[in-house]
Amino acid sequence: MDFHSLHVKWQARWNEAHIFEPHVSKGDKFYLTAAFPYPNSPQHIGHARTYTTTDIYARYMRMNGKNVLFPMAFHVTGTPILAMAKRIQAGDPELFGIFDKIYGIPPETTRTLTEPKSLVLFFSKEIEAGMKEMGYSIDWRRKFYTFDAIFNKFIQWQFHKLHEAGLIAKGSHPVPWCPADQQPVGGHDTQGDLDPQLEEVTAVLFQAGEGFIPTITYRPETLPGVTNLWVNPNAKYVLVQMKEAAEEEKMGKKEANAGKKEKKAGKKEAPAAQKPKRIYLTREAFETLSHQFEMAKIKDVPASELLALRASHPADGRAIPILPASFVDPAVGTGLVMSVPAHAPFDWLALRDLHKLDETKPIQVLDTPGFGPCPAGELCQKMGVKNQDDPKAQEATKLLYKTEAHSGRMKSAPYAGLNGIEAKERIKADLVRAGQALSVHILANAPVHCRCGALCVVKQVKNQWFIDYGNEAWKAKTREALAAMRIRPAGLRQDYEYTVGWLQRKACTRASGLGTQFPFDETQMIEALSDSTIYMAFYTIAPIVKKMAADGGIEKIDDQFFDFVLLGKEPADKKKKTPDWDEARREFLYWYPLDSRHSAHDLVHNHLTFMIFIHTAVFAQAQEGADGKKRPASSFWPRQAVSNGFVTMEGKKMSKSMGNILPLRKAIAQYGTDVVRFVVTSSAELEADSDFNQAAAEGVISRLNVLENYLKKTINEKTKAPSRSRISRWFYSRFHSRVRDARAQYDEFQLRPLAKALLYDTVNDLQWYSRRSARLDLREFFEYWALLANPFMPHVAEEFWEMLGEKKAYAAACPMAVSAGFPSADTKQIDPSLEMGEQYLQSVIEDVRHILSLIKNEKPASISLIVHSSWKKKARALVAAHKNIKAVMDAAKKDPELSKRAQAVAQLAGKLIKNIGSITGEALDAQEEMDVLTDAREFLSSEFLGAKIEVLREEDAPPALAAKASNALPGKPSIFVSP
RNA sequence: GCAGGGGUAGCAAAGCCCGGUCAAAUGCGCAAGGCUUAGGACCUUGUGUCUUAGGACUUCGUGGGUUCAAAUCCCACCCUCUGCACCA
Repeated sequence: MDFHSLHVKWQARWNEAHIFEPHVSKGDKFYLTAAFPYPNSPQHIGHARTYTTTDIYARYMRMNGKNVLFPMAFHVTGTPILAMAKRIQAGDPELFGIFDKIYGIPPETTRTLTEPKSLVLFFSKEIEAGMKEMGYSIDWRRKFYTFDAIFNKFIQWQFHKLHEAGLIAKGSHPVPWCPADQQPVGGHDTQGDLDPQLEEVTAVLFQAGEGFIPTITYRPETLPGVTNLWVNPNAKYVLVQMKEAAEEEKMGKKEANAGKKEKKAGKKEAPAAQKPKRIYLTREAFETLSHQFEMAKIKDVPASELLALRASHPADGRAIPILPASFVDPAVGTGLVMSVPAHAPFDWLALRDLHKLDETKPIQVLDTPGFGPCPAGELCQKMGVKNQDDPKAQEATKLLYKTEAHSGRMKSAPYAGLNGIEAKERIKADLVRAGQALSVHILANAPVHCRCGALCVVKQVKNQWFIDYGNEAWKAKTREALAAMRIRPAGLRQDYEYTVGWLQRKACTRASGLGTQFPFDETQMIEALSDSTIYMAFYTIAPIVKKMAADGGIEKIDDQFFDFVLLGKEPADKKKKTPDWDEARREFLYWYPLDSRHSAHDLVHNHLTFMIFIHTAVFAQAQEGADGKKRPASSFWPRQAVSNGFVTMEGKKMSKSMGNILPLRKAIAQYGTDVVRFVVTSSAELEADSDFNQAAAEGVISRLNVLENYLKKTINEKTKAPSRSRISRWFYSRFHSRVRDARAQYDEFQLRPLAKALLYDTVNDLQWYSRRSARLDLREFFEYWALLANPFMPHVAEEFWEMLGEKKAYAAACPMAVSAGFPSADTKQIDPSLEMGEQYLQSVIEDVRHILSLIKNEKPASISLIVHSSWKKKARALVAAHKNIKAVMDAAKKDPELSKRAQAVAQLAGKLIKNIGSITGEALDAQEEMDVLTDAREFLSSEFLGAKIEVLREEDAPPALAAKASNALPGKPSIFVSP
């Protein structure tokens, strides 16, 4: 079978039959979507996992008789595509290299993609072609791009709804920022694709000279222990005037939260006590922080001038000296540092280096078991840290911080008794409230450089718009929706719950990017995670809207249209309605709610949770509509969210820098569609990362070849299969258990165990079967198997299905597997005793082998297998029930057959009880064991190179073997080998 | 720091919820044999240690505990991965 061309043949037939283009009908619908792709590069096998998982589910549901809709579109919103186009325009050699080497896109083609639109078109075509080659059962009639004018209308409608609900807010917001490009930076904008990490820290204000000295610290709880401040004697300082922070603004008519407790967002707002101040900074810090605070330079201040000042402690006003220290980096924080020698190794070391430890006595703040009054000093001495430039100082700092955070106790009021972590939060809050500290944002992983080369800073963006996910009433609704949803993998539910609780305001606009203009501020674009929350609703009406726009112009599609179609609100002017409106409403009502939403698990914490949020908000306004039918808002909420892990390549994470990205279409060309589908989805549990490797792919191919060979033999068989042998019945018993389990496995996305059963275990069984029997009876197996594997490997399944010709064993004539029903197991064929018998036979073979290897005899003349006397099974049952020798003997007395050989029973029971763990299950009785062994005599003989096989009962054993025979146990015949 | 996941034989990975049938599925790798002109593919067997009769012993991150019995339950500790937002 040619795995490389199979998909062409079958995809043509499916398309001819329009199988994946469903229509509104009376039947049960099933509507599922997967997160649409972002076309800024071709897709690789990693992308294929989510889509294949979705497609398997779609095909499975189709086989269950559902009218299945699986649409697809392209997400082009945001800045990465712009950034990519810009890099191409600039001729970025790294990018050209990646496209050329990894994806095989020649530079002359790349060079043409300088326009965002042409870039989007190029890659979306590529991605669409890949999805088609993968055989995804997608209804392509519904395709759109998120920059399409009709989609923009839809998203603007969505924001009008959120606004009406009072869920849009405006304010200021810190973002990672490139001062050169004058725009926010994300991971795709930085050198080395470094994701800038925002972190909030506290800057404590010490009054000194003409203003305040702000010192940034991770440990505000050590404030009482401050003995001095540090200034870098070689840095250049300035005095600046800070201005009032801009006020926050709240949008919307309804205050869902009104009257309740104070806003959580409080930490972002400037506290009343924080009056405009003058502060000292290094020049570098002034430069950096001016993006975050409005301030103006008053004058330069030499370090020497600062060193001559004394500061006053914010808590008790005591005078604090200002000393020089080399470890203070002028570019980090404010360029000024507070010194807590008792708890900060750097501070203690710097004081020691200055020989000032005597006059500047460390002040203990936290009491920690194992440490005395000056933990930092004690630790430095213990670790032998030489001075403030010794790398070990960093190590000591980390260690001490960790220890004191948990087991340190604050010594003095009002924080006495708290540990480091608790005290830190309290003191920080108290200081900020009292205006004695500033809340400052820094980049935790600084330095981060923009692609343009500039050093990134934190900018406080004004006029930023938010979706207010912090709204408690909304959260409650969302929790309700979440509780009603099926979440797979189930363990992720608490992640969703955590996310719902943790989400606050989410910036929903940006100054640049593709997508939809923000309706309340034309200078802003809606960002990518905010325009992809409810688009599943748009798919249902996309073809109609497209047609309407083509016929009557885009203006016809307005808020009233969406209000009617999605919410059932009649327009004020009834004449506005056209038949298209009603058709759209019908489509929407038929397909919604969304039955299943699929993505990779990185979207759980944002997109998938947003989806639930926005659904509850927008459909809260759902109305009855003209037909008068009641439709509660909850009937539009999504029913299920499924997320899967990523794909690694040969055990390693795929990355551009490692060059180990396998483009999807290349993988298809190399291994064939169904092989890729299979490996990508089934080499790990849903929640884990799966691995794509050549060995696995080739393993799948070779097993498919094995199956195909058996299939060819099967269809060439002229004569009818005789009545089924024991081993045939064993094979079908095993197989039908697998068929029986398959349904639940598909339902639960247990694709790995399912795949293992379907291909690996089944092929192993097949091989055992063919070893045990010259004549195979496989027609029924293949008819089932083709349908069972159909969701996974639809092209191979079709090919097998076709090869089988007229179906006999299972299915009513169905021209293609794609529209066949999902098979049900013939449970009558499942017989545990057959499987036990075969297991018994296998263990006998194993034992004989073991013996032969021990006695170093490969070719014995004869092997006697002696089956236990039937009373032994009775005794075994008693042991299993009582697990105690005395109780067993008591029970044995009541049984005439056992009581007359009490001694033998006691001996046997003693033996069995030693291995009590191994006798919990059922066992074959003596006759069944005889049957199995007798049936397999010929087979056993051939396994042991022609040895004569003798099967006996214990009581029939000749005197010479009597001693040996008495060792026979249920499940374990006595074995005697004659050389 | 907060939240979540994980540590099982050479590697990957199941088992853990519901303790015994667990020296622990399965795949890869490795070794031997078969087939073959040869290689590949395929098939068989083996792959913790010891063992000339199917046995014994030691193993599932570390240390304790519960139990007749622990990879599985409880406690503590160590290590590790992921996410923490305006980024798709």
